[in-house]
Amino acid sequence: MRYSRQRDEILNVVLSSCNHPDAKEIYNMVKKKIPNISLGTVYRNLNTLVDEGKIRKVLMKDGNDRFDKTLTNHNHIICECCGKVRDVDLLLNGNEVKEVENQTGFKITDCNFNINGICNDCMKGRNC
Amino acid sequence: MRYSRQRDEILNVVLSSCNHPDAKEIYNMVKKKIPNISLGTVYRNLNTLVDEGKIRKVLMKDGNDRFDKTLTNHNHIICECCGKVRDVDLLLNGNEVKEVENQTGFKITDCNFNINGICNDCMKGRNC
DNA sequence: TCCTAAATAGTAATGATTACTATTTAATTA
DNA sequence: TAATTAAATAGTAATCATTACTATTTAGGA
Repeated sequence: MRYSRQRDEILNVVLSSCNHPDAKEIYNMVKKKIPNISLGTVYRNLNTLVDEGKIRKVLMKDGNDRFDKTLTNHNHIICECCGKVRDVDLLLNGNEVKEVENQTGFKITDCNFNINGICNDCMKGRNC
Repeated sequence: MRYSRQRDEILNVVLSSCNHPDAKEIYNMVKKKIPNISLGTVYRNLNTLVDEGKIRKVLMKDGNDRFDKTLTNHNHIICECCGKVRDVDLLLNGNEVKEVENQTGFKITDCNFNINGICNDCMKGRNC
C-alpha cells in the first residue's frame, strides 16, 4: 500500500465528518483541497479504506451508500422523511445469535440493522 | 385498480416461489405464460403488489432486490457465499424499540435486519 | 358496441458504481 | 541525485438494476 495524497485527504474528510457522508459529498469536500481529483479515485479509495478497517460503509436502501468514521460496533436509524442517519447502540446479544444460528443452520458473520423512523425535527414539521 | 393478466401471473409466480426470487427471475417465469411481457411491467407490478401489501420486498446489499410471499413479520439471513436467503423469526422486542426511541428521539416505523452468514451447505463445501 | 382511462410493450434514461487505459508518481535502487 | 518500476490517478466508458416515457392496447362501464 503506497501513500497517496488523495487517499489521505479522503480519509481526513470522513474522519472529520459529523454526519454520514456519501461518495459524492466526500468527493466535493476533497475537491476543495485537490480540485482535479477523480470521482473514481474517491470510490476506489473509500473501498480500500473500508477493507483496511479505517472507516465503515453504511448500506442505504436507496443504494446510495454512506460512510462512517465510527469503528465501534453499532447500527443506524434512518429518517424516512429527511434521510438523516444516526448511530444506535443496539446489537444482537449472544442468545439471539445462538437462536438464529440454531433456527437456520447458518453461521452468523455479521448483522446490521436497518431501522427506519421519523426523526424529532420531522415529527415537529421542521423539515418535510 | 383494474385487472390485468400480467399482474395476476406475476403475483402467482411470487406466491408459488419457494426461494426469494428477484425481478429478473420472476420475469423469466412469467414469460413462460406471457412471452411478450415487458420487464418494466414486471417491475411496476411488483411495486404495486408491495404497495398493496400482497407481497414484500427484501432489500439486498448488492442492490438486486428480492421478493417474498411471506407476510408475517420476519427478517432474513443471507449466505455470503452462495447468496441464499432464508427467513428468520427475529424481531425487535418492545423494550428494544423503546430504548432506541429514547436514545435517538426517532419514532421507529419499521426495522429490518440484514443478517449475513454462511449457510450449512457452503460450510460443508458443497457450493463454493 | 362504444368510450375512456388504466395498463402494457418496447425503448430510452437514470444514477450509483466499477472497469479501462494512458499518464503520473511514490519510493526503491544504482 | 537520477533512473526505474509498479502502484495510483484522471478521465472516460461501461455496467446494471431500476425507473421514465410514449404510442398502443385493453378492461370494464355506459
